[in-house]
Amino acid sequence: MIEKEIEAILKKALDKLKYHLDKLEVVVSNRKDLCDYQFDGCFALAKILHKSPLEIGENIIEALKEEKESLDYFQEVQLLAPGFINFTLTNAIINEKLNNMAKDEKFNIEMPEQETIVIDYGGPNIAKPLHVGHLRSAIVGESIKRMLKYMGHHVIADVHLGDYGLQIGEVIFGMKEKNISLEEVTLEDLETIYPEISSRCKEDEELKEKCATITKELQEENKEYQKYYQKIKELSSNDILRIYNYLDVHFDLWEGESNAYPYIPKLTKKLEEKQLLTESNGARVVYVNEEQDTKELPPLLYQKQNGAYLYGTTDLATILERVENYHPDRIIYIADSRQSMHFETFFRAWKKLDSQNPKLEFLSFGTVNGTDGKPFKTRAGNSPKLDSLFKEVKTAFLNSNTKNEEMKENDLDIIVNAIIKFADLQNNREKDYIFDIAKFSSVVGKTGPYILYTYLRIASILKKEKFYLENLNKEIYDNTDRELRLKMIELENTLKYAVDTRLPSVLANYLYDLCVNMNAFYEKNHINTLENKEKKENWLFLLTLSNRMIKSMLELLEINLPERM
RNA sequence: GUCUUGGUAGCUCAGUUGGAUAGAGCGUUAGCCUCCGAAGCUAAAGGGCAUGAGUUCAAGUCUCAUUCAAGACACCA
Repeated sequence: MIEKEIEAILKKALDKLKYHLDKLEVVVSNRKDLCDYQFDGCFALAKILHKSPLEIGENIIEALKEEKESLDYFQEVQLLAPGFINFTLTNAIINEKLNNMAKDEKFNIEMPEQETIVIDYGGPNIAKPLHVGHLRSAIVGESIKRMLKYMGHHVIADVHLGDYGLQIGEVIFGMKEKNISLEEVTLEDLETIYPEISSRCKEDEELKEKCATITKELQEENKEYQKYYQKIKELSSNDILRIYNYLDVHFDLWEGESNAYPYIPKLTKKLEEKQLLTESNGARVVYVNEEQDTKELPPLLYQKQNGAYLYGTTDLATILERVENYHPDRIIYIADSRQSMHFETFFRAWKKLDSQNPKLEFLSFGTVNGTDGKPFKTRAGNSPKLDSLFKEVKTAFLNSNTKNEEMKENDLDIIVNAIIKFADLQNNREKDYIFDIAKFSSVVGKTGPYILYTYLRIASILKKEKFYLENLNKEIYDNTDRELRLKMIELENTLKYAVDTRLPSVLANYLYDLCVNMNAFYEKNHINTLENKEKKENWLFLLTLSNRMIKSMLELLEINLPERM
């Protein structure tokens, strides 16, 4: 990484001066008009050494001149008040970076130490249709999964269905009440039964109790209820699978709460051995408060008064199952930020059982709100189903240009995906955001189609022209060219940051910036009419590489490329 | 009530862990197709980052208070 290399040179200079900094950091310049990379450490040194930052800066610049790599790396090193050291790179070093990137399938990015990671996202409940609230977990999770895989980790994705909780008891009750047989039941039945019974349960304690008993008996493997359960699960998961396929979201495991049940006895035994289970109001709980706590954290509810288990229990038991089957170093959960307290409690409960392994990580995402700032709802009061979202986006895209009607169905679906995903992924994962269908249907500006369009128009140049260059020469030909090349060498740092922070938005925004640079270059320079063969070949080399980058990074954002648009 | 987030241009959002002149898109205004794909490009107007205090050489970024908004707070997930 270029930053690390500059830091190494700087370190040598500082060592000679006997200057020491705990955090020696060179970063991309925020004043591109002044330099390419900057070093702000003079201020920190000034404090330690009780000298002025400018004096220190001058010393550093003098010392840098004596480092022989300086000539290779820096076209200019400048000290600017009040104490910034500004580096402008030589064309040679920029091009060397790009040559190295071009030679490697993964752009010469340094890979971290490999871990085995289980990533748990999606998390739909069976018997409820997928609505817009399920979009983020799927899209964000898939992207994080792909980034981790790209960085060489062994990643196992689990959809982790909510398939053994109270909602199943409610649906079974509803089916029986309405005399809907197992042979005849349809997906539509499930989708109407659940909301009805669920809302009736909120009013009617007795009914709720009945459903809770069914749930408990199901968990105890009541034969009849098991049959219902199997049927509900089959119908529902097929539909969930269909939608995830449309989104190009894929899981290695289709497990759920139900898979954790065989591990509950073992879990109970472990908890009992450590004396972590406590009786409280007829239920069994695990207290998770710690000494240094300033706030009260409710205990993890392990087993209800009626004997049924809850999601805290299955979440713990699932860890046992995963440890046994996959030996993960780390488990990553991706869920709505409203569940953060649940995760805190159950992480603590796990810590009390086994303080070290695997590492548990909760990644929250914000709620999807409507234009009124409240959770997204249709007029009927429900969250809109994902199917209707896809349809709406597709219609909007078709209406945006009459030529679009001639597009292949497959390309249309790719574009619908690009629109939705890029609109979602460019937002910071942790914040709530406003879902505006107008924005999600837009095809101009900072959108998925912009990225696809950039790729395709460059690709159409590359199709017409050939080049035989193995390496870029030492030239950079103009401003748009230089800015593009500098943006390209930022890839490694950006991707690393995106992965470390688990923020696909970092990557999405970088990709957009890269495309802006490519478009500026494209408008200014007309490659096909170029007489200068050397220049032409260098530029074709450059564009081939940048298009490869777009393609790879789009894959990490789970966006595919259409043949044409 | 306690706790957790968040408040950045008219709207929707970035802002790499404290640095030099706060960035985009949409919308508005003015330009650019006899030239590789105008779903594009160029330029202009438009915030001083909810408010107030503090820490620091340096604060949108850290601390505290106030305010507004959303959310969570044991037998749903």
